Amino acid sequence: MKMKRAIQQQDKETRKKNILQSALDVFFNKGFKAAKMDEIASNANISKGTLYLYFSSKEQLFVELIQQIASPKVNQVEAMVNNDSTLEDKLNLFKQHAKNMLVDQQLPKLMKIIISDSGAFPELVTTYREMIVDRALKTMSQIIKRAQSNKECRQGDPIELAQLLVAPVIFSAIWRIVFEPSGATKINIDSLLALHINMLKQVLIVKDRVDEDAI
Amino acid sequence: MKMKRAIQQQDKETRKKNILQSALDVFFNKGFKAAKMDEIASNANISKGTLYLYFSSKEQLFVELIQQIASPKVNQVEAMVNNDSTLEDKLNLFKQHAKNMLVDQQLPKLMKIIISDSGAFPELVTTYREMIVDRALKTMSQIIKRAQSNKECRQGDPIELAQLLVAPVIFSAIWRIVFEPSGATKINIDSLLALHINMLKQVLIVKDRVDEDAI
DNA sequence: TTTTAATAACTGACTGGTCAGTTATTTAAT
DNA sequence: ATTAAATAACTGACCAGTCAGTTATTAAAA
Repeated sequence: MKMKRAIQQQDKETRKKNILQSALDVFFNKGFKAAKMDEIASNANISKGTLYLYFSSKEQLFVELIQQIASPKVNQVEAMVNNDSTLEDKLNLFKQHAKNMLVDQQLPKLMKIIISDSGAFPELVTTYREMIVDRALKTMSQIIKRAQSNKECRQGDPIELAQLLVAPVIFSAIWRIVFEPSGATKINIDSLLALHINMLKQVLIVKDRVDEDAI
Repeated sequence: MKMKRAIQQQDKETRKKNILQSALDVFFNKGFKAAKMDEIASNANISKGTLYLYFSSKEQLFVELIQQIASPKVNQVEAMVNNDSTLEDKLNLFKQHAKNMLVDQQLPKLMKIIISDSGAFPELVTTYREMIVDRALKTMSQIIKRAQSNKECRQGDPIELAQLLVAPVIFSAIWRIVFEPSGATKINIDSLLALHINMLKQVLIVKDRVDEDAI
């Protein structure tokens, strides 16, 4: 298949996007070592030579891929803390964000790549953790901390509570990405997240007990 | 280094165990494709040729490794349901088992290998899931189901409740295996599991309310 | 407008290194 | 002396990265 040439800067950026999308698929399916540059190129409808006009090496393509996908997610995660609704509202918002993330799959795929190649690219794991994981957990633990100082939330280490909040999302991501493709029964994301968040609300949220005190 | 010959059947089995242990390390660190048979052999203090006296191919070694490690864990998991203590006792037992698993690391390492090479070995994912994951989840959901019919546990889909019970264990496994080696703050397994199980007890376990009814 | 020179995008055959798997040889045990 | 365990040298398939050559596009000359 012949590809039209990318003359304009804009076309070049589109091409780069195509390559990165193709690379995401291939790295996701095969892992870094088993991924072939030929396959990445042909999935993007270009030759291997052209691929090397856009990325200087397999490793550079890999690293850039991680960063390109990760960076837009970062702020999105942190935006959650910057509004002053109740803890309950924030948990609902979290549920919504988590669902979108699981449906869209980009971040779960990235997570799988990171897990797979963590041995070969420890610096990349650090980057990913600092960019995404630590920030998300920190955000959630801040929300909890604030709610605790408002007496809106029960006591307990905010970091651990944040980890417990996030855990079922990670579980779902792995389930969908690893097990569902080879025949596992599908999880119902909505239902699982709803149950999780409801149970969490029940334990975390301190209710005003004015009525009962009045008995 | 020269290795003493394995003449006796018993020595051969010991050698096989050594190879499998070495293979676990290498496959865990590198993934299937990047793992070198030379490295697996030399870590087991034998030559590559000798390795091929025990395993006919890299893939066979890989598959056998998964099964060898997985099978002893299976019964161990299921044993939990076969005693008729209270739900609270069972949750405490679960906590203990989960902790041991996370400290010992074998199953988490296996999990990482499965995740990494799920694309290349879908049948293996199925095997692993049927042998370990489905059985563990089924066991836990049965426990919950029974407790529900005893009115010991609140209502809710037992499978989803089992997934929520297990999720923080998976989270911890990934954290320890992927993030801690590249500088993440260490999680306190005991403390996190204790918090998790306590919160779960609080939501799940239906308490006798005889005292309050008497008001 | 047509022709032609210059440029930049693109290609795929090739190279050099790597590694799974094989085999000829050595070594130890009986 | 015979058997079998172990080795290390070997082979060939594979693939990241290169580069000489091709083609589309633009620019300039006629």
